[in-house]
Formats: sequence, structure tokens, C-alpha cells
Amino acid sequence: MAIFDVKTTGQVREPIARGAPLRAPCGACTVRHLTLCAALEPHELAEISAIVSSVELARGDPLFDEGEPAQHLFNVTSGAVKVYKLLADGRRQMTGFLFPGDFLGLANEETYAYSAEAVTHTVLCRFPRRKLERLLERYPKMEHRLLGMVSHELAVAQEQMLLLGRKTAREKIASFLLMLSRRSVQRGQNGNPVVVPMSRNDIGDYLGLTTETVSRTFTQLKQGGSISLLPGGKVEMADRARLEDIAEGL
Amino acid sequence: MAIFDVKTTGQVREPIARGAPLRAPCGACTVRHLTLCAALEPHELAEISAIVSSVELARGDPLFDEGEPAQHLFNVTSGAVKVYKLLADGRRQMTGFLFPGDFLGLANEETYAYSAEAVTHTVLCRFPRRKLERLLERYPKMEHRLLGMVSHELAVAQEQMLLLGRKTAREKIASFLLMLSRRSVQRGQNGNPVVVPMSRNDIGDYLGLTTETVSRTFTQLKQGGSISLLPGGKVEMADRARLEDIAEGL
DNA sequence: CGCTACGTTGAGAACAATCAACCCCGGTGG
DNA sequence: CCACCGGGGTTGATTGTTCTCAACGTAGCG
Repeated sequence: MAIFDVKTTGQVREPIARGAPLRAPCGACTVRHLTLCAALEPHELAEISAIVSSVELARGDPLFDEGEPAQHLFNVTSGAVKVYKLLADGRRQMTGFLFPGDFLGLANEETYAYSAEAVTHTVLCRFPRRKLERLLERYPKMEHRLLGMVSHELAVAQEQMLLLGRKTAREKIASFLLMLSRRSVQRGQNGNPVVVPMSRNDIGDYLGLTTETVSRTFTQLKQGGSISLLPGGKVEMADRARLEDIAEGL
Repeated sequence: MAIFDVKTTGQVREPIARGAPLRAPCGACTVRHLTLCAALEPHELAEISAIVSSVELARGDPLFDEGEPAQHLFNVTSGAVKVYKLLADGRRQMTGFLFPGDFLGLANEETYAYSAEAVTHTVLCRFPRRKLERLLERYPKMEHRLLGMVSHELAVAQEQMLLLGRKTAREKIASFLLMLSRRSVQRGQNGNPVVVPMSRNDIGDYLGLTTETVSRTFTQLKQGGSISLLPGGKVEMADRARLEDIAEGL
């Protein structure tokens, strides 16, 4: 949910085993200004560097599962991550898609309240929770920044509740595309056409729809001239103003 | 969303004009241990007392509207508040019901991202935002506590996304009753029968349903022997285990 | 070159929404 | 005192959006 304006061209930084930690040079972090680590003094940054490691995931790799002991916080460096909750019978609700600059893993309890999995090849920074907490105690500015980020997450979650509870399939898809586009622009990338790296099924689980309905609605928007579907999972928003209206329920 | 275990018998503390501020004695606050003000040193409490005032609302009175400048934070002292977002055509999504001990009004931007209105006669503490922010700067412990509260709100919001996106009407109503019951117990009140102070319409807007569907689903649960509807807006959970199963999708 | 996963499209079913009537209760004013 | 009114709640009939089940196409990959 954070802002980001650095071009990351590829996904892979250094080929390491899945989940294996790697010493990361925070000084060279390209997304630092949008993360918890923004605006740190050099000595603070050094302390962060001392506890952080890097994790690399392949498409589909799990990062952690709901109920697991919450031992780490993460910051997405490149790629994309999906976070979701499950019902006993397998029904799934995505609670978010995370892109470079976004953080995840914050847990009030001792365990994660949701699962996280890589949508594409992804690299993350990993902070041991205990150590980070101790750092936050000593640097209230960092905690203040974290509060701002969590508050923003909460506002985004409330917007999503409005979508899930009250918008039609059409409005949901329009809102979704616009959200992806805005976040892409915030990361300094092209907002149109927008890259849609997740599957129809994932999109459905994010919007409270089935794959079929997602597919049909894309088709419908395409035939209505609002969008075109480009190869490589890109969507061109041919009539953005119209999409904005649809998303707002007009 | 906060925890609370003090019995508040009535709603009215002191009859004052709607929305009018009143000097409040924080030292005597019965819900302090669940709020931002929990575990403060006496001198910190004195500083809070110096900036806080009290607000009293009648049933249906607005507290603030989405888009309005966010000048205050609030803490519910007694009563109940609903917070919601609207679409252009009037469709409404409740994002939460707040009870004694809960706070509201946190805004990342300069304006409120949602509207708030009293469900019943309600009393709140009011903190000027700027002054509270200055206090938070000086007392990182308070900010730490606030972070914990917001994180909890976020976890609740994610649970609600699962409900809105993936649960059936039946499962939604069962989940809703159990949530009210749990929060009632946390406030030290009777969890069964549970008091349901809000209208069918409000419940529908919270669960992403219409009034009619809410009403029908209550009837259905009643006929199935899971609940009984008592006078005074109370609901007896005759078979709580069954409700738990329904809520989990079993 | 065939798998498999993903996406699209179609037909029919189902759940919840809509439209509508009615009830009950509390408040108000004749 | 009672008739009227209005809001909230319940129930019924019907509609409709989305889901389900199913078939088929396509692209990437071993």
C-alpha cells in the first residue's frame, strides 16, 4: 500500500535458494523511502542492516501460513505477494496484493492472521520480529512511521469493505484495474497499460467473485470499449474516465 | 475493537447539549484501561485531561462526515457508534460498530475517510488531533499503544473482508451475533442473550445484505432452533456451538 | 508432442435483491 | 380516548446477478 517510485526492471537480484536469507545492503535499497526504513539516520540504518536479511521466492512459493508463529516482518523489494485468509471448506479471501515498498507480517498476536504467497518471482527484506521491536522502542520515529503505514492499510481495508459489500462485479473489476494502475504509477511505472500479474482466480478471490465472473466481466468491459486485453497480462484502459465512473457506481 | 471489562449500566452521564464539550475527569474514566489512555503515569494522565473534552450524542446524531476536516479523535465512553462509507447513489457500507473503549477518527489524510453516527444515546471523549499528536510525540508509549490498537483494527477489518467476500447470508448473521456476544463479554456484560441495538437495515449495511435478507435469516435461524428473538432487541443464542459452526462455514 | 494450468464461453440453478403488502408499536393530535 | 401517522420489522412473489457445472480453447513446459 505504500508509495514507490523506483523502476525495478527484473525480479531476480541474486539467485539464492528459496527462503534462504542473504545479507542485504540497506544503504543501496531502492525502495527504502517508502518503507519503514525511510528517512533514517546513517547509524539507524546501520542497525537495521545488522538485523535484516533477504528472501527470494519463486512464483507460487508460500512465505508463511495463517496460524504460524509470527517471527518475521517483511518488506517487498521486487515482485508481488498475495495475502489471504481461508474458510474451513477452502473458500478464500485475498485481503491484499503487495508490491515493492509494501510491508507484511505485522501481527498483534503471536501468530500470523493470514497466509502469504508469491504471485511472481519476488524478493523481500526480512526483519526478525523481536529484534525489530527492540529497535522500534529505541527509535520512536520508526514506530511513528509504522503507525502511519498501518493507518493507511486500515483505510485501504475499509475501502475494500465498501467494494466487497456493495459494489457489482462490473464496479469491482473497474475499481481493481484503477487501483492497480494507481499503485503502478506510484511506483514510477506506467499506469496504462497496467500489468496484471495475478490469475483470474486470484482476482476473483480478491473481489469476492468466481473466476468465470471475472473473465466474463473483463470480456464485457472489453466489448464496451472501456479496456483492451493485451498479451503478457497487460490491460489497456481505453476509456479511463468511463472506468472511474463505473468504479464509483455512476 | 478494543477490550473492555467494566459494567456501564446506563448511557447518560450528564445531560448536556448535543455535541457540546464538557470537561471530563480522566482519573475517573471507567474505560481507560482499554483505551489509548491505558497505563499512563499520573502526570501523563493530567496532560490528557487538559486537552480532552466530552461529547454527548442522541440516537441518530452524526458525529462527523466523510470528507470533513479531521480535527478530533474520539473514544467511546458509553453507547454505540456506527461508522460507514457511501457510494454516490447512496449505497452504504458500515465498516464498523464501536462500543465503549473503542476509538475512532484516526485519519492519515487531513479529512475523515468515513462518517460516524450514534446508534444509541452515546458519550465520547474528544481529543483535538493536533494536541494529541504533540502528546504522542513526547510519549512514545502512548504511540506504541495506539499502534497496537490500529493493528488490531486492521486484523478485524481483514476478518470482515473474509465475511463480506466469501460468507453466505446465514454465515454472516451467525458471525455477526457471535462478534457482538464476544465484545459484550469483553466489556464484562452478559454475552447471552446479546443486546442488538442497531436496526435490521444497519446490520444489512454492515454485512453486505438487504434488510429483508437480514430479517429472513434471523427468522430462519430462529426456526432452526439456533436463536430466539427476545423483546428489547435481545437475541438469545440457544445453540451457540451450532452458531459457531455456521459462522465457520461448517 | 502431449500435458496441465489457465482462460473463455455457455446453459441452467440458486441465492439474495427487488417490489410490495402488511403488521406492530409508539407518538401525536383531534 | 382513540384515530392517525410513520418507522421499523416481517413475509410473500418475482426478478436478476452471480454461481455452478461443463465444455472447449490456448499457452507454456517437460
